[in-house]
Amino acid sequence: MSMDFAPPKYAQVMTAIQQRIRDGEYAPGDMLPSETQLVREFGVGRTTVVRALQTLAMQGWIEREHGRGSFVKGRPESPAERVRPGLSTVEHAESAENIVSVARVPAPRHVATLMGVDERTPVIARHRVMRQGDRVSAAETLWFPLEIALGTDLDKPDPLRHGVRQHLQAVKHLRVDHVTERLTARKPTKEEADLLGSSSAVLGVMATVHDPAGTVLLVLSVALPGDLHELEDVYQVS
Amino acid sequence: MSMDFAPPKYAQVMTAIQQRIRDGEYAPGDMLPSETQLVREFGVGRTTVVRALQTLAMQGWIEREHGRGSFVKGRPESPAERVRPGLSTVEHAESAENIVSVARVPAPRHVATLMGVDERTPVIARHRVMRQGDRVSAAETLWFPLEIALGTDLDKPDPLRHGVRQHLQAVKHLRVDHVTERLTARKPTKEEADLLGSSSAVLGVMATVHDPAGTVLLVLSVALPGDLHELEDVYQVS
DNA sequence: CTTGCCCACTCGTCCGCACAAGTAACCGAG
DNA sequence: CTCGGTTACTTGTGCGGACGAGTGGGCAAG
Repeated sequence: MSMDFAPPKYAQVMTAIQQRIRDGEYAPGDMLPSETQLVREFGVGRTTVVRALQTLAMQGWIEREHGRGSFVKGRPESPAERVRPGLSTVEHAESAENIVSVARVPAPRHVATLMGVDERTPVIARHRVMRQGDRVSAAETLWFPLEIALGTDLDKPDPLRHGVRQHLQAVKHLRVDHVTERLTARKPTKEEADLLGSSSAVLGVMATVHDPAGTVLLVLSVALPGDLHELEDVYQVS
Repeated sequence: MSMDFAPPKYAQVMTAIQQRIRDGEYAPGDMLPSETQLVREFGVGRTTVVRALQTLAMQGWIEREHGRGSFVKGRPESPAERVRPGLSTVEHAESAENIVSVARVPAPRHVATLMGVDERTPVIARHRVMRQGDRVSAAETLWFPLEIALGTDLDKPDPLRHGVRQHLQAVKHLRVDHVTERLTARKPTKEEADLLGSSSAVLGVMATVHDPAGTVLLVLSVALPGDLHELEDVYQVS
């Protein structure tokens, strides 16, 4: 008995209609069959049809007008995928070659500001590099407040096999909720230049990583050599 | 007869719960009252409560777990606003001080590639600068295929009072639909350095602007001095 | 012709009910 | 003690029915 699960009926109705829109059977501007007709065609209750149509409307596939009908809008609306340097930094699994150093240091001014603590408060600084073949393709520093790092392996120079985010989740049940990222172009610092080799312009990313309550879990800084990295973004214009 | 409209009940339930989340009565992580309890409290049917809760879940206010309950997620959070250098470039109205030069030139290789035409095909190149007080804060070049510029003022050195996007829309009914943007850090070119004054690192933005059918309306390149610009982005983690 | 009403059709909302399925705590058999 | 079943909760899905309200066309009175 394989017991495969059929998706719920309202979802079946949704995907059927989406398919017809994609196929052009229902073209943009067309009126969809009325709820009553769809009830007959799919053999389900009106509750089910209405739920499917209202969900499609919320997702932007169709528009519903009281008293007139439902109309194809035809723009499924792509949610604008984008590369997230801050996110991939906390997702990436570590290996021994990644770790440059891990130390307890006084917080630099900009890090302290982002954490909302006093300058020179002790924090854990975790320096890492990413490699592409022979070249170092990124120099990263992650700063953790002491109370976050407490009880974790974040202050130890051993590689985290499943990435920082997983580690925080598994060890202290801390959930990463959102990331604030600021990006600029600058020259590499002396330390970064030593690691990166090339001394041209770098993309500088500063990010703060928050839990659902807004608490700062960590602050991170990434230097991406400009000759190796392009960040691509596609977006709809209103 | 003032005929005031009462909002639908499911919306009333929604706003009541949203208010309690904002007030902290329901704190992030808390379990909401069960559907049955809410039915009793608000004096409505379960259908109504479920619709309110499912809508709140879709909007990200709460999370619902089958068999366990509904839990406050506590993020009204807007859908990640971000600066779009490519978009603001085609939106911005021009004035006489913005225009550096407008000329018909053979397409550089990278521009030709993005347009999908042969290298050295003639195109219109429109060079502009943006100013912040005394400093030049951005050097922009917009390349237009000849057939796009034909019949417009894009190939004339006069300022466009309503921006490139409006002009294309008004004169040739061309609609900007989406933008593909690629961003990197680099050193300014000689021409850009002359315009920008400072010769440090710049954020280089290359963007292609498309109409709904995917046709390239223009290609643009922007150089933003790293010491003047930060691009900020906030995003939810799944 | 114009006006106003009626009617058929649309979607919007709401109810009560039913059953499925996931969760967690309790409790007794072993 | 551990294991497995029972039970009381939770949410997920689905139905049929009901009434309200907006829309647009037909139609008869004026």
